[in-house]
Amino acid sequence: MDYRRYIAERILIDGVKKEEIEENLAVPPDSSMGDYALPCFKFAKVLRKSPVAIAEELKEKFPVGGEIKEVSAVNGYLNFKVDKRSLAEEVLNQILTEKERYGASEEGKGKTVCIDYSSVNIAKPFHIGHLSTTVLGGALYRIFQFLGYRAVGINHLGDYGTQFGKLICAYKHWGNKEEVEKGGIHAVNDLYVRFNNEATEEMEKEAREYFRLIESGDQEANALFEWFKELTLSYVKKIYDKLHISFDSYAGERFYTDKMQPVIDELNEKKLLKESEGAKIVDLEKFNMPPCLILRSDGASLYATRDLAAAIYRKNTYDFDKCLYVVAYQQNLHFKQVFKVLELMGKEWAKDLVHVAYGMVSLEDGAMSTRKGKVVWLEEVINKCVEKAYTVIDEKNPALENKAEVAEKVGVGAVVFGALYNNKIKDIVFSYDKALNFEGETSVYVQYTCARARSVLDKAIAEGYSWNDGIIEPCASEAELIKALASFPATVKAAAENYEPSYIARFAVDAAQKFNKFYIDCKILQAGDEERKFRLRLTQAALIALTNALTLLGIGVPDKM
RNA sequence: GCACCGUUAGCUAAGCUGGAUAUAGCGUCGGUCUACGGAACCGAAGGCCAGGAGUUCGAAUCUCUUACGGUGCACCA
Repeated sequence: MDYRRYIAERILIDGVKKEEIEENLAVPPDSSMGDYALPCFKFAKVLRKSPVAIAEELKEKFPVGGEIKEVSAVNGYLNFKVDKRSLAEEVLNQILTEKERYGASEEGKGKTVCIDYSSVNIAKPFHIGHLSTTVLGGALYRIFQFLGYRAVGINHLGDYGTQFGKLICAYKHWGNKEEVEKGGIHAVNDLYVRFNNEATEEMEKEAREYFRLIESGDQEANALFEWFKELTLSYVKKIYDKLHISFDSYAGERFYTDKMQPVIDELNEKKLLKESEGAKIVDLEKFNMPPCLILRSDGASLYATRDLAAAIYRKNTYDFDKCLYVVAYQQNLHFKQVFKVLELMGKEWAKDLVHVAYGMVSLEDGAMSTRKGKVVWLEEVINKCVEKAYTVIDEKNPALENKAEVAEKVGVGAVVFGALYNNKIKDIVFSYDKALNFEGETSVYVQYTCARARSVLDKAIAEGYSWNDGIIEPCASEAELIKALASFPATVKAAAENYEPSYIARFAVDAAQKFNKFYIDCKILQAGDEERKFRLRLTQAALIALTNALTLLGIGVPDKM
């Protein structure tokens, strides 16, 4: 039921369109005032009457009955109360019919969205700073799929650059096979860190040579590189599995090695390439931006060159309707430049490229620094959260059967949720205190709420109850819960439009709070027949909506915890 | 210096296209209490929405400006 339209269609104001009335319908701050409100101040000028009088008049004319049960005029506002009973019936039917598809839609049918996220660097372990892009991208991937889009997840590997020459050089000097095999990616990273701290000028020179060797296809250099890549990918895939993250493509920077020349040629043809200080650039001064560097003075390509090639490749390969780059805001300028260059190249689809920028993660004592060893590994955070979850379960529910499995869902959920609960643009200061807090506005709270709901439903089944129908006039806490649940489809849509999974996280907490209120206020199993059936339906609907929300975020929902 | 972003309760944050008394969680204080799961619920204290100006009937929300903080600004990615 579209109440706004319903109301707008039944209000007549001279010289004001229905659409305008519909747009102006707001939600009162307190639901005891009403479910919808029309502020009448705007119409005062046209009608040459006071808002109070207008509201009063409109109230008299409004046909009460049907979907709107009550209309009142208060201080220039026209307040509407909807028929809660029919709203309840409608919402419950919808949720219980659509189940795990509740909130989904077909609006993206036939459309493709590419999502570039996580984009790990070869030879570097995951630290807490990589969490946002991974988990944001993963959530957006699911959200777009849920809305009917074809989603293409791309892990744009950081596998190109002189750093790999350095790495190979460090390995040749200080490393050996056994150590790396034993220590895995951390051992590789240690070599890289050591290089940065101890390398002599001679070694720096050597490193550049090794990089050149990789590029020219030297067998030994490439074998080493591939080995490091393998190590990295098998390491990150374990973490991706835990976080419920997957990709359709691992085409990283190296993949574009042979795809950059055509771009450079095209830039030349279109007379966009200029020589400046020995380098080749695209001048963006007209657009109030520094130039976009395409080729270094030694002829080597740059980050931007590869991103241009990648964008074109993606358009050709996937024919996307939208291509998202889930990358921290440090790279705002870089993407602005790349998008502008594509636009100048005449790619009309440049408008479909979106930099989904998010804030940085720092530690309580300042920025992270791999070199100083001031870094928090993601794996460690996940492990600690899972351990903590296990301890709490042991304490609160020692008889639980699959403790480890549940602890995994709870612990990982807390990590994911922590990264998705706030607006993505905000910087985050990581602290274990916060990460390990399982109370209040957390995924654990939502999961707990789900377990509670499920427990009631299980008991109802055990008692032999069924609840295919049953409707009563909802009380306040029931009505609040229903309204919250009803907002889920719009929430999913808004989350996609704004690239903000946090909307869904906020929905989950809000709906869980309303469920808990309902749960405390209303007896479910001990209620009368009709009430019980209604409340069981409501409980099941809440469980469905909450489960769908957490699932979209990549968070598991244990049956018991 | 220029550009972009941020600034809301002690702390961490919501607040979508301007609307009625600014909303939560954590923390603090005080309750519920023996249950359909207390990882819960209720209440209290706590705010010149960074400062100023403007637009408007109406501004946390839009515009300008100042301050503070963050990020970026030529051959790293």
